[in-house]
Amino acid sequence: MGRGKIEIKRIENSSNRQVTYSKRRNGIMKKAKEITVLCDAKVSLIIFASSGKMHEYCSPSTKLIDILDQYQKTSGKKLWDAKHENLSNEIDRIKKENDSMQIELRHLKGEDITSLPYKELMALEDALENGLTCVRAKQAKILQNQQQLTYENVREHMDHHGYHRAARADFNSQMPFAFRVQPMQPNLQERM
Amino acid sequence: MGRGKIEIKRIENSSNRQVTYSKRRNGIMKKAKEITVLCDAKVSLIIFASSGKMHEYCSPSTKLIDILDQYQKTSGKKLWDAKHENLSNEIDRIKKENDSMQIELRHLKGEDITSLPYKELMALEDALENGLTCVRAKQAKILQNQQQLTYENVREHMDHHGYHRAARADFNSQMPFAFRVQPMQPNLQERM
DNA sequence: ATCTATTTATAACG
DNA sequence: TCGTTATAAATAGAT
Repeated sequence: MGRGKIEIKRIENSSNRQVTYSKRRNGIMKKAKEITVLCDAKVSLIIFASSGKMHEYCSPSTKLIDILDQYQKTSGKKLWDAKHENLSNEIDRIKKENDSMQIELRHLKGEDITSLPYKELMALEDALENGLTCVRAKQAKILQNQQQLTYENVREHMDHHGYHRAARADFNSQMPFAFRVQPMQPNLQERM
Repeated sequence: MGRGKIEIKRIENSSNRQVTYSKRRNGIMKKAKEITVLCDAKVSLIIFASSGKMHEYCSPSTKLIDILDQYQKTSGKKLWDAKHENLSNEIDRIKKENDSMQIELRHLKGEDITSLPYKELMALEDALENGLTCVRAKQAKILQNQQQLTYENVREHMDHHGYHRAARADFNSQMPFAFRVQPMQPNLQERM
């Protein structure tokens, strides 16, 4: 119904497709309204363009939810029950994932290992040793960096009689006391 | 579009109304299919005749439930009740729990620790050391128990010329080779 | 967006 | 419900 007949297949030209979409969308909406009025039917029409934009028609003095309710009753197809089931299944799936992680965590912490076979204890030991190695390497790196920073601060103080209180305080607040680098002269701060 | 023009208002003649309903219903269904194909739109169309009879169209390779899901997301209107929302919330909650466990696991394995503050590295180290201690204690206990069992087996053999093959095989299959307790006389088994 | 030639849908009728 | 057909309505392509 136009200047030329068209085949019913995807319109490849995106701009034509867009134009046709909006024309036909209006057309189908109008038809939906008309059948509602002429034949007092109840209609729900939901259209999504490929862009994701939505248009909707629902016959007046009716709620979509009512139509869907009636849909479930009439067709016997479950809508929210199915949805409900899907959600429940997902919860089950995630909970299982959760449990196995929980167990793995416990094992790594040395809990609940009474019934583990020797082989798995060995694997655990390897994992723990590996983790420990990584963590200690990282600790060493931080200490080394901060030592260097502190020496630079001290040297700077010696040279210019300046002192970077703030940077030093930040560092020490993260450090266990035993590792704190003390000023070379104990009462330096008071004397400034 | 017919022999005569009609007003868009309820058709009072019930038989005419019925005929028009069925013709227009077919028409609108056809239109729905066409816009689906031509413009790759997603369409859900549900029609109830005043008689209660239902007809439905849903674009192929799509489920009504998916369209309704998208409807909810796009329009912000809620179609299902608090029950589902609760389930969704639970999923979110569990997923978060999941994520934090995942992170903890990674950390214990020495992964993703680059940005951790020193304090947390210390805590990690403690946890790993503790785990290691537990695991090694358990390993030692197993070894010790099995050593004892094997000695008992050997002694039993010495005493009664009996040999508990099954128990010993079970134990060795779990053990790394280096830890296996060899029979005191190398060719004991062959000689039995 | 608007126009219009043409196709398509359908009202009325059998 | 089905087929026919005159006519209204929708719309493809162009502007």
